[in-house]
Amino acid sequence: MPVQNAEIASMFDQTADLLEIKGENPFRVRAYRKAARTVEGLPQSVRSLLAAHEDLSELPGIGKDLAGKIADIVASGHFELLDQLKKKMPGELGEMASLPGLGPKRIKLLYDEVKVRTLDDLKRAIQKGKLHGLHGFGPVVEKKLAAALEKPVAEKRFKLAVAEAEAEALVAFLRDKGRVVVAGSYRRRRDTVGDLDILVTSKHGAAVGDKLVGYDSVAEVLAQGPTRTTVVLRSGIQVDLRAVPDASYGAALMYFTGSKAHNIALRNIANDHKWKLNEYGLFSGKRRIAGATEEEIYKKLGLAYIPPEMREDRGEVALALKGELPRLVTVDDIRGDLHVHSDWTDGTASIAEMAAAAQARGYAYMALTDHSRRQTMSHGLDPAKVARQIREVDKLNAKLKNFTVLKGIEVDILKDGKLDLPDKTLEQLDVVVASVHSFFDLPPEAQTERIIRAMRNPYVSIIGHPTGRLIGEREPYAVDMDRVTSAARELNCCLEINGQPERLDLNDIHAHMAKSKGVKIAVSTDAHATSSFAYIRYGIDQARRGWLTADEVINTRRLPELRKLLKR
DNA sequence: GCCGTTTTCGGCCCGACTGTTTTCAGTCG
Repeated sequence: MPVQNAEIASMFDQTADLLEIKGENPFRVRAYRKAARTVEGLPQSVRSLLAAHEDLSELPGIGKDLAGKIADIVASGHFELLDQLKKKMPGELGEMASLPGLGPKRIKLLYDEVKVRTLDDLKRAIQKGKLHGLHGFGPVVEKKLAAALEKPVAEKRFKLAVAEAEAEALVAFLRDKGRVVVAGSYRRRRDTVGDLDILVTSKHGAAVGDKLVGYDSVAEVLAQGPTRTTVVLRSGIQVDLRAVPDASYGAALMYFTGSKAHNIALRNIANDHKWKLNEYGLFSGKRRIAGATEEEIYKKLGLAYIPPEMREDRGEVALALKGELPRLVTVDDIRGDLHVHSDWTDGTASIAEMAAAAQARGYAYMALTDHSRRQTMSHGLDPAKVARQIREVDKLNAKLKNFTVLKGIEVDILKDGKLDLPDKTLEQLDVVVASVHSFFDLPPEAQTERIIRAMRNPYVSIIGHPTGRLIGEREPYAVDMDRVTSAARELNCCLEINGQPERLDLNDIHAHMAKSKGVKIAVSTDAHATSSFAYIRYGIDQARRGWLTADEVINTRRLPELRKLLKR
């Protein structure tokens, strides 16, 4: 597969790490990190931008030099500067930076004075006592490093839904100490969360910290000061708690919500006005001119209020300056679910029960999309069973008031891109979701062609969980989403955002990519039980992170309009 | 390395906590 945006971003991140350790100009280091975030969040592949002769130096944080370097990377597949740096500074220096207490300065010292190049080198150096007397390496640092090296360096991120369970329990526990809110990537609704950033309004920060330290699930206390406390819970999730006075609530919430890049962009705007923005407020000299709410800070900076899901410094600040932010889709906009299973295959509830649960949510419709025959494990439907199910749905619809069960299927996309049911079965259905459930490891070209071929079938309405990833368990299959989204636009086929907590597929970046090309999206839950309709929330989270409006999500439409959109 | 109706050079976000220090550098978010 040609070089992907994520690979270029990773090359720039690695370059930043090595330049930093080398002791390079910190602003040059930051420039690489900023460029990495820009490239990573682009709604199109760099390759297609170059093919269209777009000027990459127009992108934020990318100037003439980096634009040239990106073009080189796309042409050659590798990054000259990074290759040189790795040659000059071989080993696992980037990995070492993930150890607690080790930053660029100490890594450089270890490298220069003790010739430590790998994690193993470091382990041996500690055992032989070679760190004694090294500037900045006291007994505590040495002990912490030794302990960290014993543990596997698993970089832990938690699925949003898992973090949510921890967060809600903690909020309930701390509630009597003041206004409690969980900020950070959790509030931005990222698909995974690295740690929980909890904000409490209180004049007695130390007391709040004490209470947190006494929480049942605390495994380790990493830091504790008068306004800030950091602990690790038994689940491995880190919790950073910060106590601030009421007047600073908005500024602290903004600061703690991030992202870091978004905050820096805001602080730059504050600087332009000769103001200062920090977690205590927006200041003109010593005078606080805003800070109690996020809204007043954005307003003072001349910006429209930016929803947390958009705060990634992916162009939202410029839009807010112009007052042109999209109005993001909400859960309340949703009128139905377009991916639902029943006990005819691997669901746990009857069609009638699923319909009743959907109607209880206030929906007007749901598409019944059980599996097709290739899914033998889940008793997938063959053409005869589909015909029987259609009759059953007709009978049910005759009884239902103000609710419609759309006839549908989740049909398997076979290895060659053909579908698992004949066209004359598919043509009788209202909604055909086509999904990959096998041959996850085809080469990129074949996998991409396979999915595009499925979209060429005129009865296919939606591609289900388009990249097949299972968060923390299975990588997405090698598929060129730039081509898939372009083909979806051309063929007028919809793509799904699957709200299952371990899927969230499309992810935010792909959803944004689809949006920018004019592809319509279905936000669905893939519900296998009546309770799973609630997963719509997670799907909407990712839709909002992809900047989608209600208009761009087909299941916000009333049924007649939806039917028109589904026709191809 | 980026960026600019203040600048094409000289800036570049800001504060808390820790450990190792004799007043602060490094790390972290």
